[in-house]
Amino acid sequence: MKPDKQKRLEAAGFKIGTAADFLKLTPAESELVTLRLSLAHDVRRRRIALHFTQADLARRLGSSQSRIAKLEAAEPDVSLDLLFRALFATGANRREVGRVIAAV
Amino acid sequence: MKPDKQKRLEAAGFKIGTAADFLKLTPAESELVTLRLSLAHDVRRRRIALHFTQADLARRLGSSQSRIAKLEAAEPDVSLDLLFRALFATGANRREVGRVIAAV
DNA sequence: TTGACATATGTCGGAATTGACATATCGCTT
DNA sequence: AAGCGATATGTCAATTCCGACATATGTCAA
Repeated sequence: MKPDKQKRLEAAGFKIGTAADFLKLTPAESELVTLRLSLAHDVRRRRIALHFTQADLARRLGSSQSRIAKLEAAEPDVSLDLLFRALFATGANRREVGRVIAAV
Repeated sequence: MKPDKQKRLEAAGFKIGTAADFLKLTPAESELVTLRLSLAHDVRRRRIALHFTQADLARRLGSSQSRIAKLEAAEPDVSLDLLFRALFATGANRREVGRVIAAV
């Protein structure tokens, strides 16, 4: 959210926080949620950079289009295992993945 | 393996390669294997640095001692999800985890 | 608008992963 | 050697995650 919008909302009495704040997550849970979101976002970014459709990536992974859609949406029934396999299937290496994860 | 030992073995006709070479893994599979080994090793390293037993970490994770043993041994029925949850349960943050993964 | 292609959503049976438990083995102190 | 805390190994029923499929929705060009 843009800072000015946040200020306007707070002036109107809204408290702005992260999803983790709202859900009262422990730090460990919060890190995990952020991790999943970062990975999911990066899969989509890399897939599009390759001009792949979700079906293309699914074929390369031995998976299905619907699962890639859920993966990129970071739906809760998608495991980190599948997220990492998807990233590596787009040609990412550990160095690149590590950078995505470490990024604040 | 130390370089000198490798040279001696190669002089004796042995070809030295990684497990990935031997098993004919694709690059993506190879990255995933290395990733799992790195994470597993780091969980143990961090647990010991905290003077935690496997049972201590299990309790903190809501898991069991036997599963932590398997996790640290990187047994194949341990998911990346559990590995990351274990790392975060030792107090690791994304920056530290990213560094472990990116390390070559 | 219609058609074609991409993505999203919902469901399901089967496969993978889980915590729990029992028990074995190790390392160390006495 | 015997006892003890820590770790390893094997098993199992329950839960979670999977690919597959059907189908809805979105996008854009003809």
